[in-house]
Formats: sequence, structure tokens, C-alpha cells
Amino acid sequence: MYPIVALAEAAGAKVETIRYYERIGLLPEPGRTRSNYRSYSEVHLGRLSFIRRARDLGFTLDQSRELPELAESRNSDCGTVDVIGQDHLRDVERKIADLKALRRELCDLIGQCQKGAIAECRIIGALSPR
Amino acid sequence: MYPIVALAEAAGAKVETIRYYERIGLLPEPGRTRSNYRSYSEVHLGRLSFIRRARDLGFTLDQSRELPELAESRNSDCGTVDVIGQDHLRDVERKIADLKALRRELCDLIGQCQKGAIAECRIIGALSPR
DNA sequence: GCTTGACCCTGTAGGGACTACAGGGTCCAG
DNA sequence: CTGGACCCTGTAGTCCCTACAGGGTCAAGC
Repeated sequence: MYPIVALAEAAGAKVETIRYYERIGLLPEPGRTRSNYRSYSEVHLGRLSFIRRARDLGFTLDQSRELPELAESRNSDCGTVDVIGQDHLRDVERKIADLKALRRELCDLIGQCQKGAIAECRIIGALSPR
Repeated sequence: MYPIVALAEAAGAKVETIRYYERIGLLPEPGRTRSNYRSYSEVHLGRLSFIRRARDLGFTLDQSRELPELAESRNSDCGTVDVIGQDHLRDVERKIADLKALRRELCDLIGQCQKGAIAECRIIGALSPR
């Protein structure tokens, strides 16, 4: 049972963000103590961490909501889950490829810097039009 | 020389976003035709594509501005470039790791789905607190 | 038992990054 | 020479937080 600050720290979010997510129905309402303080469980921690990291990876809140629901939706038919899953998978693959290109340029830059010369800018090239 | 719609298509951005970036000084002002229409070069395309993709990867506009400047800044000393670069590198590594975990869960989900059974939800676990 | 400081609450307003009009000029194919 | 596709400059709205203001709760120490 986490109080709100503990949850915030554990999930890497701000207290205000947690309350905001609750307001828009993204996080289930937590239990309350006698004095009306929010009290969170491991389930809340898992969900909040997921959302924060998905957001950090450039997914929208709607996508962050959709991703876990995708696996939870035993009722929806497999074909739908499959199609949406493939979609997200392509998205993820693209992001990984872009990040790897960026990582390569950053490594080069740092490497050349340590040898005393500043690299010419090829960072823009790393994320160029497909 | 691209008109604004062509640039938007090539870079995967909306026309309004391009004008917004110009307004806040993120994109250099393009040339104009006699009739006052914006006219863009390859340089604009490179820069805009970079920003759009960096944004899609969860970087802020400030970071998207900083990344290329990092490599361009021959005047700033190597130590600074090195430190900032290492910082961004760690950030990028973390994102790659998170995305790989997410990819793994999506693959499993799709795989199990194709075998006819919906997987239990481990997607949230993929981006759990560190 | 009372204060003080860290924590919590519910608002509401502000900021970053777009996005969507409204109201109007340009340009060219038919 | 007109209809439709394109462009312009605003300004207002949306999404996703973030930062107060104004006030209650609680445990530790005097």
C-alpha cells in the first residue's frame, strides 16, 4: 500500500500527473485512508509505470491505454488482436531502428570527441526521411 | 525547392506544424516566391524530418533542437559535448531496452494468438519499474 | 497539549506542443 | 473568367501535463 508520493517515486511520475490520470479515468481510483488519503497497490504501480514509460517512448495516452487492454481482452476475437498487435509491432520496430541509428551517431560523436576532434554533424542524417 | 505541402508529406508533418515550428524559431525561415509562398530546400527537409522523428521517439522539442546542435557546435569545448552526448546516449539506450521488451511481449501475444489462444497480459510487465 | 513541518486534499490556472478554423489572396485548368 | 486547389496570417481550441492557492492531517519534539 503506497501513499501517493511513494507511488510517484516508484513509477517515475509526479504527484500531479497521478491525480490527473485518475481524473481522466486512466488510473483506477485507489482506496482511501480514514483521512481521505489515496492508497495504492502493486496493480496501480504496474499500470502507472507502464503508462509513463510508454509516454516516454512517444506513444499517446490512448495507445498507452490500448496496449495492455490488447492482451487483457480475452473476449475480443483473435483476428482483431492480431491486426492491432501487428500494427503496434511495426511501430515499435521503426522506433527501435531510429533509435539505433541515433545511438550510432552519438557513439561516433563521443568517440571522435575523446580523440580531440569534434565530429561533423551527421546526427540529422540518422533520422532522415525514410 | 519544395512548397509547404510537399515538405509536409516528405517529412511526415502537418502544414500547421511546419508554420508553428517556424514561428517558435525551430525551423529557419524559408525563402518566399513572388506571391509570398514558402519555398523549402533539402536542408529544411532534413531538419524537419529529424525533429518529427525525434518527437515521435519521445524527445522534447528542446532536445530535438539540442541533438544536432551538439554535433554542430565546434566552438563549444569537447568536454561539454562529451558529457551531454553521454547523457543522451544513456537516454537512447534506455529507450531501446524498453522498446525491445515491449516488442518481445507483442511478438508473444501475436504468436499465441495465431495458435488460437489469447495470451495473458504480460505487456504491462514489459515496461515495469526498473 | 501545542506547535511546526512534512504530507495530503480539491480546485483552477498556466505551459508545451500542436491542431483546427476563419477570412482572405494566388494560380491555373477547363 | 470562374471553380477548385493551394497558400497566407491570425486566433482559438485540444492534449498532456505542471504549478500554485487555499486548506485539512498527522507524527515528532518541546
